[in-house]
Amino acid sequence: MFTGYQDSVMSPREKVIATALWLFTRKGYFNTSMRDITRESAVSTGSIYHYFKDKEGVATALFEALLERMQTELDTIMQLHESAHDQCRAVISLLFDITQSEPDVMAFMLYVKHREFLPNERPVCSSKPFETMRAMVARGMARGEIEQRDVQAASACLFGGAIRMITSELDGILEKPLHDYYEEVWSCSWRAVAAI
Amino acid sequence: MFTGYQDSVMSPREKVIATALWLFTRKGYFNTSMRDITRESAVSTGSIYHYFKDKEGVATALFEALLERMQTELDTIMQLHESAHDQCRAVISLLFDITQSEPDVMAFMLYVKHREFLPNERPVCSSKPFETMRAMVARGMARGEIEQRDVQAASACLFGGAIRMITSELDGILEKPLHDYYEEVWSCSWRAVAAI
DNA sequence: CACTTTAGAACGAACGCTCGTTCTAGTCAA
DNA sequence: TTGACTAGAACGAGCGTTCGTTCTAAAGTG
Repeated sequence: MFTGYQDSVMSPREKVIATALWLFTRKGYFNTSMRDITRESAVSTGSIYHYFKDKEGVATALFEALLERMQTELDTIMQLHESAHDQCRAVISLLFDITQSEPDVMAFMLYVKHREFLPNERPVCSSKPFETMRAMVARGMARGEIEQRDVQAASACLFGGAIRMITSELDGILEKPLHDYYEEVWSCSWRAVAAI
Repeated sequence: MFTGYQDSVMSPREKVIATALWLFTRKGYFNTSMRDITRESAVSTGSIYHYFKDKEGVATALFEALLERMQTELDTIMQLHESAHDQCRAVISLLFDITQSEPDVMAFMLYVKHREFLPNERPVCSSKPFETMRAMVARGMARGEIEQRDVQAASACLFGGAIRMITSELDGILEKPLHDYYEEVWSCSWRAVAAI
């Protein structure tokens, strides 16, 4: 039973979105009914349809909120670190952090098959945050930190290992806490693309 | 409209499974109705329920068929190649091949969120084929080809880049054919984990 | 051979239920 | 009083599944 997000300071709209995140990641979009959302959020059917066009509208709002939040964090990282090396390292650290402290957020971003219920959204990996990550890699190449290569391929190799570890963690098949693998994964990933 | 698998030599059971693969990857499990499967496979509702317990039973049979097929191919690779290096290289080549020639197969294996409609199946990455891939990595460490590391982390880094490229291809965001990235991805991936 | 019996494959209309959504009535703040 | 918000009963479409029936072909029998 979901209780964590029924904070009285939250607006009905926020309550619905937080509940949707909880339910969608736990049971999946199609196994979650509007009645489930009504019950767990303590917001009535009528109110939900006052704030959102339909069920898909709830999912879209949730998706956009998470993308925007992620983009904000990436922007901060870009300001804080100068080298592409440090930027990319910080990104993986961020992703690991979120996976541990808010697994639902990570699961919804990486793991949920959005196209099945959001036919109008572009796939996650062509969203702004993923583009930003590729831009970091491209900048690393321009600065001579990363070997000249196809940006798409280099990005896949640099972040692919970490993302794989994250989905393993979300599947619950890791023995140790995710952060215990951080240095190991980072050193592998960087070695994969580093110049010379 | 789906016509490719209505081969008259196929048994009704095979027709249903082939149609399910086609529809599930194209529209998703929950957006595919039993009527859709009936129509596209030209097998009647009654017959489908004669061969399969229920809709989930169709999905389970499909999933098991694909896992078994993948395992057979991995076994062949293990016999053909001696070094872990050659084995892993061949695995990535195989995955790229399947992605290009039978994208549905790859999409269903890697991309579809099985747990949403197969609550009794373990996640893909703890299935036998994925275990076999980790065993290859472990063997590479024992032989001194791959640096001593946590096997889980090394496997993620070695195959993560390729898998990321495959999902990019399935999302249709690659400019060139997937195979054009093969050597680049492999050299990055191997560098990530190779001994010294 | 011819006829009957039988097992189970194939069929698809019909059922019951759950879902997303709508609608009307009511509440509350300004 | 008005307009934004809340409430939850009611609706109709569409779903997975069932079930009574028909079809097919092999086995049994004389």
